[in-house]
Amino acid sequence: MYSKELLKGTLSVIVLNILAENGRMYGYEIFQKVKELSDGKILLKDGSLYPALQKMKKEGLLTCEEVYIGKRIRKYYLLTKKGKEEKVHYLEELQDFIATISKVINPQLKIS
Amino acid sequence: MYSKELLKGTLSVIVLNILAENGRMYGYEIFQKVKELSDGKILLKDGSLYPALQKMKKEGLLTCEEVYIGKRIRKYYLLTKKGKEEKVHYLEELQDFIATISKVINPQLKIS
DNA sequence: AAACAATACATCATAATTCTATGTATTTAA
DNA sequence: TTAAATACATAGAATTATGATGTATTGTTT
Repeated sequence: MYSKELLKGTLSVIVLNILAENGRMYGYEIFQKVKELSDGKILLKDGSLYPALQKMKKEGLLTCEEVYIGKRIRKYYLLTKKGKEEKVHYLEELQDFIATISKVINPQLKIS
Repeated sequence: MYSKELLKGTLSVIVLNILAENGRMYGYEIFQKVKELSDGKILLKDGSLYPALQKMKKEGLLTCEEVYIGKRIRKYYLLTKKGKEEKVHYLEELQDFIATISKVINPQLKIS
């Protein structure tokens, strides 16, 4: 697993992009999708994911639909308009950051 | 500037790689080099950099040579053997992380 | 039937890291 | 002579994810 700190600042971007790709999803489903796409390398903790979803809902990035599956509740989250807009910003920022840090760390790649 | 959290976990890798490239450097010089290589996008704060250097010294990743320039002190840092080894690990971890998060966030790139 | 794993949510104290603010002091440029 | 740049440092605040813990249902294995 990765140094725990590397993931910091990326949870929101991950959730926004996963939801943008897959439409409405519930927490556990997001956990599984991220696990699958990362080949088991990024395992979101429930102690991180559920509070993050709540926070993003409060910020108006997500809305929530509660559905009962038998006796068990599921909270489906989906992007709001604001969430879709912010997703673009977050993604650009992350990609820019990755490009920049690559330049800082691999200056030998100056040539290409 | 980037969301402050994105940089988390990357400070050590940055310092290790900058020192590996440039040999011995002092704090302010590292700040300038990172600023230059990142086109002003990554501005290490002295409140982050100096404590980080001290911590890495404590961990045995760096050694320090104090030099007086006139009346002003300069603390040159350089990689230890352990620092050189850890640099490789840190770098691999970061590159793996970047590759993984790119996969999670850009699943449309499945094809290539 | 019982036991265990997986599903599905949640909260809270803790840890880890960086930032802001603040401080000191020298050197260089305007 | 005044401001900016150089060069270090510390301490409290902020942010965020983790670990521990809790509840409860559903599916699988023995």
